[in-house]
Amino acid sequence: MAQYWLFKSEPDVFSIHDLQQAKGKRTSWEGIRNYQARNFLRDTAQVGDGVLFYHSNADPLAIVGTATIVKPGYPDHFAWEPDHKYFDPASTPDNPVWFMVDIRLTNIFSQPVTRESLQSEADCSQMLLLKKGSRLSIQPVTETEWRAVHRIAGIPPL
DNA sequence: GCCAACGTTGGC
DNA sequence: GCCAACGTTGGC
Repeated sequence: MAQYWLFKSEPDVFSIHDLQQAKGKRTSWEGIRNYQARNFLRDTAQVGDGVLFYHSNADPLAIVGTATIVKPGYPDHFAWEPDHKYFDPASTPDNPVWFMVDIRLTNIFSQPVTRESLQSEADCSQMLLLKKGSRLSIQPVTETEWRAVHRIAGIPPL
């Protein structure tokens, strides 16, 4: 059964428009350096899972579209490159610490689903995203929340 | 730019 | 194994 996720990204670093312009509208999701998020990517995320693409540290703060997981968890090889910003000497090819997935753009919402609109949506009241101090950049989302976001966006859920 | 909430680090 | 110090995230 498909699961649903929310991925945070700072649009100044990588926006949904960057994803749209990427080859095959597809990208690897490297640089996750939090163990809880790592575990989701390594152990739980499956090909075909839905991803809500959220712009953090942005104006507006919003879910701006959706993507699909097209490659399940595999070692984040950027951690092995000494000159890379995601280098981590604790991770080696023999014993990788960090993992990533690949995603492909599904669609860009014509109307972004703002954080403000999520805050006034009863079905989204439990979203981790809306909890104060929540910094987890890979979050599980319930089917109810997935549907509610699509309802606000005015498009049918996949 | 501020700062609360976290996660990590490292001395003990 | 505790916990203070520190660095980061990210909304406001």
